[in-house]
Amino acid sequence: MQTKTHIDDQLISALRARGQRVTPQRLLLNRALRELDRHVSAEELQAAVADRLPNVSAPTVYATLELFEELGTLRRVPRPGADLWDPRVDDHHHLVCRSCGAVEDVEAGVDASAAFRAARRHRFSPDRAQLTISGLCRNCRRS
Amino acid sequence: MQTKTHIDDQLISALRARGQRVTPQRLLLNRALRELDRHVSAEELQAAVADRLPNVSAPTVYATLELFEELGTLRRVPRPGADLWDPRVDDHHHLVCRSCGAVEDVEAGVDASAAFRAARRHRFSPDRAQLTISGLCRNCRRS
DNA sequence: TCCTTATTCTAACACGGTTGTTATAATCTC
DNA sequence: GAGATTATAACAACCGTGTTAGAATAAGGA
Repeated sequence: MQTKTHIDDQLISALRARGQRVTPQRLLLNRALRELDRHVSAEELQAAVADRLPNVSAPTVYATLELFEELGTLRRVPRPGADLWDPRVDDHHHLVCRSCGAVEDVEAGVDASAAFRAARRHRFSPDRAQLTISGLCRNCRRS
Repeated sequence: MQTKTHIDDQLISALRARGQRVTPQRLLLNRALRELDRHVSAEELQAAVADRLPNVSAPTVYATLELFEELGTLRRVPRPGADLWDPRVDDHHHLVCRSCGAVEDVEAGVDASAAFRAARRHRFSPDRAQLTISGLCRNCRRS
């Protein structure tokens, strides 16, 4: 388990390296994401930090999430309705329920190397491959 | 190449089989999707049918797209901003540009069977797997 | 041709996210 | 440290996508 300090330090170095500023909002949002450790919407994240730092604005949350995505510490999971954000950036994939929209992680080796080669043949620069399995989650398949 | 009539007939049988009505809007939207034969937004589709049948409303377009998805003749491609709809339902995957949002098809064999088995272990009923490769398209990588 | 009711249209609305603009505060320079 | 510089934050107003409610229309069956 990483310490809170270590989580801060990682972000601080990444920001310094890009000449960007270290702000309480960025540190706090980063900590909250690691603590929650699950898929969250921008709104949920804003609510999660509201008790520690009131009045963190929606534009700040959105901008910071995109910043973290650029830093490579966060993944956007596009979804009809609202996007989710996934603090796990290691190799894993997603089950998306077509009825309720729930997103669940799934571990499975998927060889995407052929797809990466095909992408490059299209003169596209791939940075990651994400398998999305749609279907019905355990709750929705019953109803 | 399928004839226009054949395209209509397929939809008509699918609708009849479900006890649903055959309407000019449904036939026209279906034809327009096959003619365009590329990823389109709901708005683009509405514009494409506007000359042949004016006043086709947004709710009708959205409802019909979801109907076709249920019929299995169309795929939704979730994307930040607006979803796209893909008239190809055979096995293929997508390149999504993280800068401009463009979506491109890519042919590549991807073995998702391990992921399907993993999904079932989660008591999830998978119906399809979709690989999304994010990165920069040929236009955006230059700038 | 009439009846039933699914489907459509119109209008207003909700949500997710973004864009100015001004105010604040993190960092730099001395 | 103190002051200057400039990125970043907050607020408010806005935009686009998609949805809902309800009345009007028309498809399919008797």
